[in-house]
Amino acid sequence: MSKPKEVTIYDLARKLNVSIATVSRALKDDPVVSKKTKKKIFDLAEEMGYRYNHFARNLREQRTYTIGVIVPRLNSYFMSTVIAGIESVANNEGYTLIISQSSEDAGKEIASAKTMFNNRVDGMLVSLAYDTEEISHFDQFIKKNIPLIFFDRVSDHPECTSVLIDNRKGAYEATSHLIAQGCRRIVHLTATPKRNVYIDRLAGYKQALADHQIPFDEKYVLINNLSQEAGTQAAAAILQMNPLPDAIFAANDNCAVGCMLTLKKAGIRIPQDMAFAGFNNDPVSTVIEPNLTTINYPGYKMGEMSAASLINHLNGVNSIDTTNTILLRSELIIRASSLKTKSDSE
Amino acid sequence: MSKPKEVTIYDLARKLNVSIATVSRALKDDPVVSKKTKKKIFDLAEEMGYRYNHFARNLREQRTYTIGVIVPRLNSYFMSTVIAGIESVANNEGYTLIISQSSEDAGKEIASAKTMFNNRVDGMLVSLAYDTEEISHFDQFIKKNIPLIFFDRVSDHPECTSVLIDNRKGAYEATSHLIAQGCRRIVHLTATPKRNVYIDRLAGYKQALADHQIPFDEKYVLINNLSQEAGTQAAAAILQMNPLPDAIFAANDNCAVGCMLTLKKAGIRIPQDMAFAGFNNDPVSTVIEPNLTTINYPGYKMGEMSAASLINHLNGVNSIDTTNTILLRSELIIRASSLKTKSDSE
DNA sequence: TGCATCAATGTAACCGATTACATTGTTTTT
DNA sequence: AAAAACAATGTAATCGGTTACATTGATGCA
Repeated sequence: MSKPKEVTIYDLARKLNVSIATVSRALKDDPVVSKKTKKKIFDLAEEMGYRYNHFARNLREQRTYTIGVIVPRLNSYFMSTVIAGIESVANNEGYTLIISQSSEDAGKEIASAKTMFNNRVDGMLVSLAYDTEEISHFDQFIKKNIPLIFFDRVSDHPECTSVLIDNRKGAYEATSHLIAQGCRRIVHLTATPKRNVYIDRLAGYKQALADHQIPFDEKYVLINNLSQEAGTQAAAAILQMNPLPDAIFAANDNCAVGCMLTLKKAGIRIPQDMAFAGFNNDPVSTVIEPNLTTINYPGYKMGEMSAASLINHLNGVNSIDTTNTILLRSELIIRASSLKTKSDSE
Repeated sequence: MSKPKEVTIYDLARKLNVSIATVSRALKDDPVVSKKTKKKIFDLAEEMGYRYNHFARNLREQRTYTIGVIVPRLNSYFMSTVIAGIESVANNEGYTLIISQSSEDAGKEIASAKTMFNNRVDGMLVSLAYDTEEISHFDQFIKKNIPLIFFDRVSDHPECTSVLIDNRKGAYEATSHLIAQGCRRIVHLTATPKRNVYIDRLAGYKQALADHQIPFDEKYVLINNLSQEAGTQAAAAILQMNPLPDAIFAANDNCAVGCMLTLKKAGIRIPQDMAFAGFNNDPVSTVIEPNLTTINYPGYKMGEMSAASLINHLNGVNSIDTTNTILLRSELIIRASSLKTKSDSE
């Protein structure tokens, strides 16, 4: 009773006096089956409440129609937007997702990779954890020819496509903008330089300084985990500097916000005393006062692109091998937190 | 070459001169197999890189070990936290998730339900969209004895367990707190009264008014979609009121924040002119100035509880039928936005 | 009329597990 | 010593599709 038996192609075949092969072909709209037969079969399937059994197909085809997704965290605005993009494409194409979060921990990332491997995903979409040092845990996929695409937090692997933005350029623009506002002592808040996004943003920052004849000072680079809490702690360190910096460029908005709040409490006026820029265009950037200047980049689209190029590859439509990197556009959004010139702080 | 053949229990059995039945039993640690044989089998499986094939099992067992999850949106802090909780339990128990978002649209919710049904999920976890009027699209699950659990945005269905907080109590506490601060003209921002959460929060609001001999005024209830943008628009409406209200209680933090920002720009002092309370304890509530008083409730735990009770039911451990509602604890967090008495607005 | 061609359908092996039931060999009981 | 009980393992059917290859009957063409 708890298992009312399912209708199968055998049941349909029996009722219509045709073979299961014909039913199977009809259901996938194979042109070799006559229109008349197809219609009979479709109608009966509908009537009897037939449900396709993916497992039988997967078992036979040796595919799972499943994509593994590993992200650092689910509960960030950016990541959940990316996932929404992935989901829409995958759903449309009949793929199922297994989503897992590493919580920024290499160990969990390794464990997740193993789980996904054992679940026989057809392909992988990965954004790396903060502290992942090496990526040999993905070799098992490469060896089995399971395509792997990195997005946002990527790793330069010869076999893998990456979907990301030009982080260096974004950081360059943000820093240049701060310089254009008259800032010279610019602190950069970022995470450990293991991930491309932080390496590149740092490089963009340095490049902007160099191009404007501002000497780079190691002391102005503060490394933390970019949480809001870490921003608070960074603020304390910043207040110890002498002279005080005149701008802060944080590698994400959360950290910028934590830092700003604390500095404001300490009596620093923003942007007059210190200008601020972040990265990501998190919704919080329009809540903080003054609103935060930041780099906007398209999470939803990044998810769509990643999923689409993976699935194209799986379907053999479009060889991934030709495109090794997909760059999406990013843009500087200037808000009050960095506008020293006309300081209408809202 | 793109498909290096997989190792199966047949390969293991052949190499060790035992039957596949023994291998199958050994791999699931069946006590009927001798320790010695088990060890041989485990070792060889490891050595040959054997991977368990879920599809063969699922086909045979007529289960999918898959749980369907439908949420209104993925990119809210609360929901992604809930999903993280669901994911941790499901992962642990060997279940896979299919996650889909309705984008607050009943049509998409219906489509998702159909997809999940056709994917033969073993069970469902659902949080309803804003505009879902009736839930007959879930009848197909009930009919097939597929357990269905609602969380947060629930529906009172005799066959389904619900996991949620006492929204009425939360709203009652928030409103009572505002009253205790001396407020009498309290606006309530909420969504259409189709979802329990908004009905109950409104009821709690009314109850608090009644218990303090404050007449309820229909005009003070503003209905919108609770986005930040909607909060902005609500602020405009509020500014037209005469006399101005002296407090705002919003049914979520986002909307509260949008409203606060706009009112502040219009010169309203918070909390002196208007006190504020929200709902959810979204991270944004500690970014807005003054920090937002709100109701905190445990998203991660809600996810864990929902998943655990679904899986227990699937495993026959613990009949869901006995518990029809699981209530989680919520708490009022008082912050500067509502503290009129000692108005140290930070 | 006879043969090639083709459209439509059928046959049966296969994918890799699970498990009821059968079989074997060993130990215990009487 | 024979029977009963039991531990360990084996046999074979089953889950529901896919698809290479085979078959059937109709049509085209010389």
